[in-house]
Amino acid sequence: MLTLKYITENTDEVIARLAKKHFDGKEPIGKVVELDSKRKKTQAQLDACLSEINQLSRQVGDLYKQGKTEEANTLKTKTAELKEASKDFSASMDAIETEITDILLTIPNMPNPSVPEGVGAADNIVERMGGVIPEMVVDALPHWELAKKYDLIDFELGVKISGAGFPVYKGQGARLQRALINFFLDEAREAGYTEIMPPTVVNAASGYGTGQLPDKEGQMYHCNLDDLYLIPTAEVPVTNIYRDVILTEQELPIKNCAYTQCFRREAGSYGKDVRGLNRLHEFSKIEIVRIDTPEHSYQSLDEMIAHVENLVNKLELPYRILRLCGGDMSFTSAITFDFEVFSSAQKRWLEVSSVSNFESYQANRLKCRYRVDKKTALCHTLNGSALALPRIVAALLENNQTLEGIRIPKALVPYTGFDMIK
RNA sequence: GGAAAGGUGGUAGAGUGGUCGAUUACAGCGGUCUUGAAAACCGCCGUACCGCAAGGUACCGGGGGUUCGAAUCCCUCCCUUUCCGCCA
Repeated sequence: MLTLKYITENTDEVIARLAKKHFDGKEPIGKVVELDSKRKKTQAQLDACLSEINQLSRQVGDLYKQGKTEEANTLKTKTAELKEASKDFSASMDAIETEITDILLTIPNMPNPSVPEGVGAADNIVERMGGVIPEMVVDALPHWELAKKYDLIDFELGVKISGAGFPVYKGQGARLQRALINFFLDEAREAGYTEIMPPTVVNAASGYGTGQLPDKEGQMYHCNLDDLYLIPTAEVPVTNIYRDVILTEQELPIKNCAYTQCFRREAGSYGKDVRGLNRLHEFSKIEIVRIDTPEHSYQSLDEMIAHVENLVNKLELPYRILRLCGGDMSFTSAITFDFEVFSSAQKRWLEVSSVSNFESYQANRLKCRYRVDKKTALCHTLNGSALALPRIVAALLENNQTLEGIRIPKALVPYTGFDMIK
């Protein structure tokens, strides 16, 4: 969430910038500013009250020590009404603070000035494109047909074991998964990321820390008995490492990567877009996460984009990078770049990565800070997929199909141990 | 699942009703000394809110209670550790 201080000190600017996200901030922000001044007044009264009680208590103690019991008893009665008053003040203080937090949670992050105007996917800007869209053989098959033809992925078997959206990878299909995971992790390590293997089940506090809760509660699988959530992305456990942590400037930027299975309920999204590997309930993803200073975070973002671009290049996939417009960005993001690869048989662009800078929005919830001089300041947090497997696999299968089989890109062959799927 | 112990500042670890936001040690930072380093010695060394400032307030796992006054007593919830059982 945005910080109270920034909102009260830059009220008009905040409202203006939020407009790009099509969020009308006038009312909630006006309310927050009003509540904040109320909060300050109330605290002053509360503090004065408590201060007096503390003083009286000290006097009572002294009097007892001196054996002046009667005087002490008289003083005691004085504190009774002060205590009543302090209870009232502290109750309204709690109420005000709760109200402020509740409103703050409904206010999205402000887009960076370089985010384009727009309402939806059609308004995103293509930053650049790369790779070559291949000539397709006649009767090119979509990946779900190829998966069946070469016995790589069994969707029906997944339905039997778990349900729709939980495919079973087999033989060369399974080995391709493992190869991609290792390839992505090795690339990340070479780029200076520390590999993390986090839990894939997290508590509610972690869900709140990165912002999945309370907003997207319905999108996560929840284990009722233990009140734990299956992670929708490694971002959750890996970023929460730094919840309630004060870092030193020398430790920044922190660069972590992690491979995990990701679990998403995807409630309400059915139809042709979910065919095959296009949208799953469980999938593999390698995530890169960075924690940085505000001064350096945009350079970090550029490096992350370059890292992902390098990956799709090495996989020889045709891709494009989109600068998301204000209307298409997530609630918590300040700026987002999506990577899409072209899946030549489906003739569709598939999103395979989303790289975002959250600036201090997420860090404020996490209370992830670093020390500057003698004070503390909020860090910037960033993350990006590098990469999510299913749609990469979809594009690899479709784009590289030949009459002899499916060709494996050179960079991947050392990992798969085969250069053709037959 | 059964039993026990315990949750205090970066870490270790004191503190059982009254200048305790908290002894001390280690780590860290600054300095003296040294050609440099080590050692020794001196100083600093939690977070947040309110306030122009002086200063005030809160926080010793969370919440509630007793009391003039609570890290310290009571209730409750959560968590961790150890032992036993089960098990990859």
